[in-house]
Amino acid sequence: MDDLKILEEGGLVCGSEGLDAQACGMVKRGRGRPRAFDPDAVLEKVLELFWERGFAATSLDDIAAATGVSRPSLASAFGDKEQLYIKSIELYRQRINEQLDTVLTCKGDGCTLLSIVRRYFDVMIDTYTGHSESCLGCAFMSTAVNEAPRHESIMDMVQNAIAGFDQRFEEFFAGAKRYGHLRPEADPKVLSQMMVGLTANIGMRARAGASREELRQIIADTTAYLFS
Amino acid sequence: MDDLKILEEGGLVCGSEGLDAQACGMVKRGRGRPRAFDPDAVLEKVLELFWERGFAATSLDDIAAATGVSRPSLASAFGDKEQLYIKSIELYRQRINEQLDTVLTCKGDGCTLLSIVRRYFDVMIDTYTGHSESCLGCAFMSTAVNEAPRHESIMDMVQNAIAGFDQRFEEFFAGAKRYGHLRPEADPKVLSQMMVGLTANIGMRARAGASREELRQIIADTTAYLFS
DNA sequence: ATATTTATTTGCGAATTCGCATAAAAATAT
DNA sequence: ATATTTTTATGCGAATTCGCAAATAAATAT
Repeated sequence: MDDLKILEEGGLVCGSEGLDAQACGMVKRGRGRPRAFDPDAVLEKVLELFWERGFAATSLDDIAAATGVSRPSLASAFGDKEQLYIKSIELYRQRINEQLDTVLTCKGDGCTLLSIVRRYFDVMIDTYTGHSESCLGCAFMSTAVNEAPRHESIMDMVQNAIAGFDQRFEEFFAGAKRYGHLRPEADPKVLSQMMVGLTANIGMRARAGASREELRQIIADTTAYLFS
Repeated sequence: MDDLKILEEGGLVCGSEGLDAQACGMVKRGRGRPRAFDPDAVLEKVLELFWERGFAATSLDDIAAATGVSRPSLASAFGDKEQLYIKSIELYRQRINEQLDTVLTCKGDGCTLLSIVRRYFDVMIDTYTGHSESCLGCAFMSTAVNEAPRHESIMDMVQNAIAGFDQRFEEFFAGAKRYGHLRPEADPKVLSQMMVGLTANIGMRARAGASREELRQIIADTTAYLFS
């Protein structure tokens, strides 16, 4: 009684925002009463809450209040609290991955290794300092990693995500090395660890209230040292 | 009705472990009934719990059960949950600072910059992978930083601690530079950020289940790259 | 001995928190 | 129109969680 919403999962969901069924075209709606909310929009809001307050400190009542969706509806759409958390963090992960793809790809030839790396950190700093009132930092490092040891499913997700980031960075530097943008003695694995380290550093500091400028300064100095 | 236990705070507390008042020598005990527990030992256990589970996911009942001290006694000795948390984390901070002092001080002349840095990371890796069942990581990064945005007192403590660590590393590298152990173009501030970054990196990975060996490998590679 | 002081024990009370169960509502199928 | 299906709304119940207050216990001071 849980995995029968295949048609909507893929995308192209009819939100409740003015669009009625007809306008949505191809979407063959199933039998019963239609959702009164857009799952993606709700998940967005859920991520926001978990990101700000962490997993344990965010109650389903908080979420229900903030989204306007009742607890039972949340449960039937997303499962229990842990599953809801994981789905919202997967959204975060997915977004970061997309940004990584965009940013670590050299299009045009004005881009040096240093400029690409800095573009990456610009994006991360924006993400970490966000538009929220409170200090955000990294939703992974600050909330998911914290909970991982006590929740197997979160642990799996976190390990998976870390491995994914490692791989992405390693591929990036391996590519850079192939094209001669890197000193031959430089090891992609090592540089990848440096990137993760710097990212973790600013993520932590952002959640501890550091300003954009402070973070940018740290990144300017450290990346200059590492990549020029 | 809170700060009247000056005599005990300094140290030299008569625990409940067999030692009776007489054996304790100089400790002039105040008027009322003596404590049945050793506050330092309790705080140690409290730190362990908060470290493993995080602030929000650890209840005072958990703590009372694990320490054998009732909730009201905990409250009268340490204040409310937030104060208790801060006191336990201050214990953690203090311990790390002591280890930092020990490890970043060059005694004897067999020590290169690289060897000192590696000794530091050996200690941190031991701390982060601990002797506990669960994956620990860094109590600061993983639990305190997570809670900081929603608790002013925790935020203050975290900012203070970060500033302290920064300063210590900077002084260390400034000293190393003065004595010619560092290339003249190397900036103590930058190297300090690198250290914090690497520390954050292994702290995160440790809580996500990375093994000692994995962490040691990362540190071996990255410190070789940075400091040799 | 008695009073005073401080800690501990016990237990209440109010608020949260979460899963679940039941009834009402809104769509489609026949 | 009626039945079927799915979602929503409402609310209960059990367990947690935390602060607090009253009664008891163990020490010292006089």
